[in-house]
Amino acid sequence: MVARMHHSASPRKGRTGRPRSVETDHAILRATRAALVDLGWGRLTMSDVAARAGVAKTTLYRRWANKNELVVDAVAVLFDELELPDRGCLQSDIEGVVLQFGALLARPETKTALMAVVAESTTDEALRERIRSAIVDRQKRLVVLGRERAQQRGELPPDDTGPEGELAAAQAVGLIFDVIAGAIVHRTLVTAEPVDPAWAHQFSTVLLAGLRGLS
Amino acid sequence: MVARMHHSASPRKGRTGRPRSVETDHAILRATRAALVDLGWGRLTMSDVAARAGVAKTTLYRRWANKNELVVDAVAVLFDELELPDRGCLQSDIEGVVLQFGALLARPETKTALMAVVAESTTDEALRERIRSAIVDRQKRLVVLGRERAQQRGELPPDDTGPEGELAAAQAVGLIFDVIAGAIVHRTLVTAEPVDPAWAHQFSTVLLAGLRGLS
Amino acid sequence: MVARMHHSASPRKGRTGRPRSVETDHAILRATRAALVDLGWGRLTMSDVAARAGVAKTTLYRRWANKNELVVDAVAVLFDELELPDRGCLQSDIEGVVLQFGALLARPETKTALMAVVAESTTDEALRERIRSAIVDRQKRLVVLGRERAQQRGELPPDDTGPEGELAAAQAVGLIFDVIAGAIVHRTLVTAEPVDPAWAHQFSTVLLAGLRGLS
Amino acid sequence: MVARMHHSASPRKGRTGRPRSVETDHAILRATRAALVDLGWGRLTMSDVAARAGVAKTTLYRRWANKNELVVDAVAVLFDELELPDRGCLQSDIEGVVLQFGALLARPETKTALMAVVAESTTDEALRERIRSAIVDRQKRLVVLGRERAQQRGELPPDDTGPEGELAAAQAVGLIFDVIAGAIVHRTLVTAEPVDPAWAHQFSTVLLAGLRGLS
DNA sequence: CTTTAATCGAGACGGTACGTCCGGTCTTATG
DNA sequence: CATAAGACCGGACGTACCGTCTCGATTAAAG
Repeated sequence: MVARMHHSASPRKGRTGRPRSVETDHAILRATRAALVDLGWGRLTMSDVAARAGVAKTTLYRRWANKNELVVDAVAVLFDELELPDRGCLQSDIEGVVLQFGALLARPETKTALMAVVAESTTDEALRERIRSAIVDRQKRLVVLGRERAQQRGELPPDDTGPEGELAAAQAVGLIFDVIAGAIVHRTLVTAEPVDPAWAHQFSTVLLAGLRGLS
Repeated sequence: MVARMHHSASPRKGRTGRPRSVETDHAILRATRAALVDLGWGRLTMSDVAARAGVAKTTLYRRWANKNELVVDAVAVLFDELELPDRGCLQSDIEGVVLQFGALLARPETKTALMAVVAESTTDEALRERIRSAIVDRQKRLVVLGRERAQQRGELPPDDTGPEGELAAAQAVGLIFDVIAGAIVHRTLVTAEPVDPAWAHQFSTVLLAGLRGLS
Repeated sequence: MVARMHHSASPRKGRTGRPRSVETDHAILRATRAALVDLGWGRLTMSDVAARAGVAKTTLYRRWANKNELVVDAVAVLFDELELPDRGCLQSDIEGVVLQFGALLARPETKTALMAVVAESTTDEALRERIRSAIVDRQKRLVVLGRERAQQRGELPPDDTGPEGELAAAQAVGLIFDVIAGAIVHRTLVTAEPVDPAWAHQFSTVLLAGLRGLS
Repeated sequence: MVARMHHSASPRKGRTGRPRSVETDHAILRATRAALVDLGWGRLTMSDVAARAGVAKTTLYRRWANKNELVVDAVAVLFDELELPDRGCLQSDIEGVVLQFGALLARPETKTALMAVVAESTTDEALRERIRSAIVDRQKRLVVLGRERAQQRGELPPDDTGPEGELAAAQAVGLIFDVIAGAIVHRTLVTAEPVDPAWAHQFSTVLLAGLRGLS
């Protein structure tokens, strides 16, 4: 008899009892991000989040199974702000999104939380799945979109048609995403140096040359 | 009353009392890795490590300031196993080291620990420094070495001479390292798919094309 | 906005809206006793009682202010079963009622609940009053009745007439009640040995000798 | 693997590690009584006791399995203060000890706690045993002593010799203890009226007459 | 037959204590 | 001195229960 956890897509027709407050959800997520900024992942506590949100600890646990899942959701919405600017050419587009992503990772609430939940996810399959669906897969759209736009401009050759062409395209998207996201994360969190315009330019130059070499 | 912490290089002449057992160090680090394998970072406890090593908790804290630093050291030695094979051409060399790095990150003790300590390091300057010195900087040698070897073979142009040339070279090493390490980490931990020969080949193809585009 | 609480004797004319179900009251009290048997006072929960009674928690709290008051009422009705048998002589009458009382306190629902609510009553005046009116005072009738019957039989001297005589009689009733009820409760709950015929006989012998010494 | 709980009689020779502080034991028991006075059983919390004692909650749980056992021990020592005064005749002796017992039960720390733990003991065999050994059995000495003294004075007949005589004496002690303790507890906690000299006199008169009727 | 004002089941909610766990320090006795 | 053992403080964890609240759905009696 597993408790129903969070976010049933349907508006739960036929359900009885007092409905969950939707605003409470947002208040909790907001409070979580604020706590991340102030305290960082390591010192963030559920009690503190509850207090900031003006909510009982029970309410947190009724909606999220644990700290990790809460933090993933709290951070995930920030990633949805990313978008692919149309700056006229592929290199500029890449530089733009790299800078955005770098700026996002530089924010204390993402910096401290992202790697922590990824680390936990190595021993928690449910968490890994939540990260993938809430963050990773949602951002691959940027790569797909950039690729399409460049193909329309003629900067990249069109996809091969047919099933093996689609497979190759999907693999390419995965690889490129790993390279872009990985490099930015590594620079920000491990090397601990900023993703500034100069770096973004250098990186996108390398990447673009690499992409041309793919085909 | 600051405790003298760990690893004075000199055999500290003139000190009296019972000396620390060197074998104990290795036993603790071994126990730490074993605990990481069994429990993962999140569930690993100092008491458990102490018990596995047949040692008192006191002994741990006399040698490492806290859990994070212990784990960094326990994992760091694994990275020293990496080496750059000479397979005759740059692309093969890259593929070789990518596969090694991928295999290393696939091991449970690194997978679970690395991102965790990186996450902690965002709010712990001392820890960040220890990660850099114990892991990151030590592995940049691979990039430097591979670059030199490729230059000798004529696969890459020689560095510009003069101070601004050296600076550019250092920057390039940093960038390349972020790209390689970042991509592998991201594929392993976030995308959660294996770094196999096919991926290594595709990745090194892109990277090599990118490198040629750098100059 | 004080809620109207429970058991207005009058059928409250002039009120509209759906009336409370009377059967629900009994179902709840029955469920409470069942829960006491199964769980004991300490582990009994309001949710559990509600579930057993097939009723919402709200319904409980609409009728009783809190757990303590509910339990007092649930247990109180059991005490009304006590009666003074006419066995022909005072000593036999006492033995009879002692055995009845002993049997009642041996039942798990009273055993576990009675002392608990008494304990709570030390810091809850309303609860103490409810216990007194629902249980204690109602059972003093047994002492009064037995006394009268014995006086009619000539086993005890008649009360002194006049105000000071009545006072003395009331005091005597109080004392005797404390002795009887106290001894049985203590034997059952503290000494934890049964109130069997042998003990009842010995006790009533002592008590009767004591009573004769009173006058 | 049950943890060793509290008060091994032996001074535990051959044990290693930091020994438990004995003073801490007393500080905790003192704090518990203070909390009982201020808050009563129902509102007393382990955290509060720990804070009052200047001790971590862990330390409490290392020594007592739960709140109930702690409170029993905290209250038990108070009962050891009771003693049988030698006032020259049995009735006076009884009155003296009744008043003492009444005064003890009137204290907030005993009043609120005693019945609560007795109530819990109905569903907790270990607790019942602890109450018996820590409180009940220790106070039976008063009955035994008073009886002996009265026999020496010739106020009561000597015990029958022989095994059945001893059994009868033991039973009598049990009965008398139930009557005395029960009556005082009932008057104090249920009837909620004071055990004053007048009541003590009346009660002891009845009791004494009853005792004479026993033989 | 509608209106009205309550009751009812379900369950979310704020609050608070529970008993457990762990990090890191301190105190013993023994090398 | 180092060491093993384990007590200790502090504080977060996730659970449980109390008593309140908010829903939508009933249900009797009054109009």
